[in-house]
Amino acid sequence: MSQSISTKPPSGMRDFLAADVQRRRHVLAIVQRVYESFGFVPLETPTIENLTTLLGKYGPEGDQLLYRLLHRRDKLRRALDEGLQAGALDELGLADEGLRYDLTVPLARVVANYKDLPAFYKRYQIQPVWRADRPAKGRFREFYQCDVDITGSQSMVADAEVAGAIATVLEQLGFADFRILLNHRELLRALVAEAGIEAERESSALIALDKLDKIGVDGVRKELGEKGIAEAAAGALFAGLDAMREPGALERLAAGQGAGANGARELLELLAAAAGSPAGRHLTFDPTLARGLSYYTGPIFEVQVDDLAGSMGGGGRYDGLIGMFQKQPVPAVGFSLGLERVLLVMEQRGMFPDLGIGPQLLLCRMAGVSAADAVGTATALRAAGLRVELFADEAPMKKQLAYANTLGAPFVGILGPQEVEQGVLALKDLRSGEQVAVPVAEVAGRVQGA
RNA sequence: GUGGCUAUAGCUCAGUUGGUUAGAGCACCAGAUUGUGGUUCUGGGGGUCGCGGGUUCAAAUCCCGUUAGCCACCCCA
Repeated sequence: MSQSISTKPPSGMRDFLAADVQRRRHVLAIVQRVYESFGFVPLETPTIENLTTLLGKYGPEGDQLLYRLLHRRDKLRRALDEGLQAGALDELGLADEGLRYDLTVPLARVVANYKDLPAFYKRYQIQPVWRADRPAKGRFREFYQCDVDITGSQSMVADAEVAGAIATVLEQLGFADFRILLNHRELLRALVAEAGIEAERESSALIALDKLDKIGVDGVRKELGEKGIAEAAAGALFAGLDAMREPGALERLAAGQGAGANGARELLELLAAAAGSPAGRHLTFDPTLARGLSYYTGPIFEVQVDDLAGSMGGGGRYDGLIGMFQKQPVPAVGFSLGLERVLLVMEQRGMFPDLGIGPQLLLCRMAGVSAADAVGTATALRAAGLRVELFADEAPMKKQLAYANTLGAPFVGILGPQEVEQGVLALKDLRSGEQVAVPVAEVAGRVQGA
């Protein structure tokens, strides 16, 4: 009976055992330290948000992937009864809450809700988010995002700062080879419009364009055709793209009066500001970069490394999002790092330093030693700064030592009647096998010095 | 959402053209004289071969279905 219950976590979600947790904490500690060094302050928001907060912010694809929470008890029964009578059940009748899909929309809600926040609110947020997606390598249904955002500023310095924070984190983690791809929503819009593509086909054209480096010109051409975009328009799109790739293209565009002039000027400002930060050497203008989330309005970013199919992070400017929660629009820009993507690449590349886990010393108790003496010795060793595990059961010495091996503890301290009497501990180095009697007060120094 | 692959012990897998009580390594437990591990030796527990149906004298093995997982796309962090 009980055997038929699956003991695996739900699809796309994971348990983290000690070694996993240590690696995650190692990365998170660096992320947090760097974010705080940039002056960002922490924020945590609820796991659950109202569906009215979440819906309509991410585009149709995003709405699809939202986890919804079904009404409970009476509310559900009433909704079903009424729905069946009316002949239709609409979505908000069944659910009015959902799991957080990202950290940006909750931030926008918070900014609109607390009017006394600083004019330039720089917050960081490290929390899990949920997407009802099909899991794959590096893609989970529950995953952590590490966001930094600045609200209230239209300056490209803000954009450069969030990119700088991300670049600093990655460099401090040991990455040297990442690229921060950069583009601008207005440039994309101008590109598509000038190619003569209808406004309603804009997003599908951009999605096709985004795949250029993967499926090539012919592949994109084919996909554009399938989306109902005329061959002439596709040709014009590629021509515009080629022009954008030429050296000095951004400068020429910025100098002109065309549709993309403002976007080009902003990118140049951003690049100029970032020249003073670690982001400078990683930022790469990529006119094909599109990004799916619909709330972006200005510069957009994506972090790439060669050995990861997806991105390690992404972000951009979203000057319209907070205005969806209040009358007054507030400009904002942010960047998000995907913790598990970072971990995946670090694991593949063996980038983790030796992260000490578990006890440094296993205290073994022999027959004839009181529990109080054993606990007291462990307490003294801990007070001296050691990580100490006390073998709880009464067991033969060989069993206790074998257990120390499975723990990976470098030392055991053996406490027998003799040792108690003399106020010492038989300290054994498990790697060398050497064993010496050491006064309890000196054990910590010995172990830490080893 | 599309395509492909896999499913046998806690883990990694073997199982020959269908043929008797389904195996190995690792892990776990117990012993090899009573304060001492890692190596070695011996023994032990643990599987209705993902689930359901079919073919057959006989199915882990062949067929169909189903579920789960993995990989590549799509999309994303």
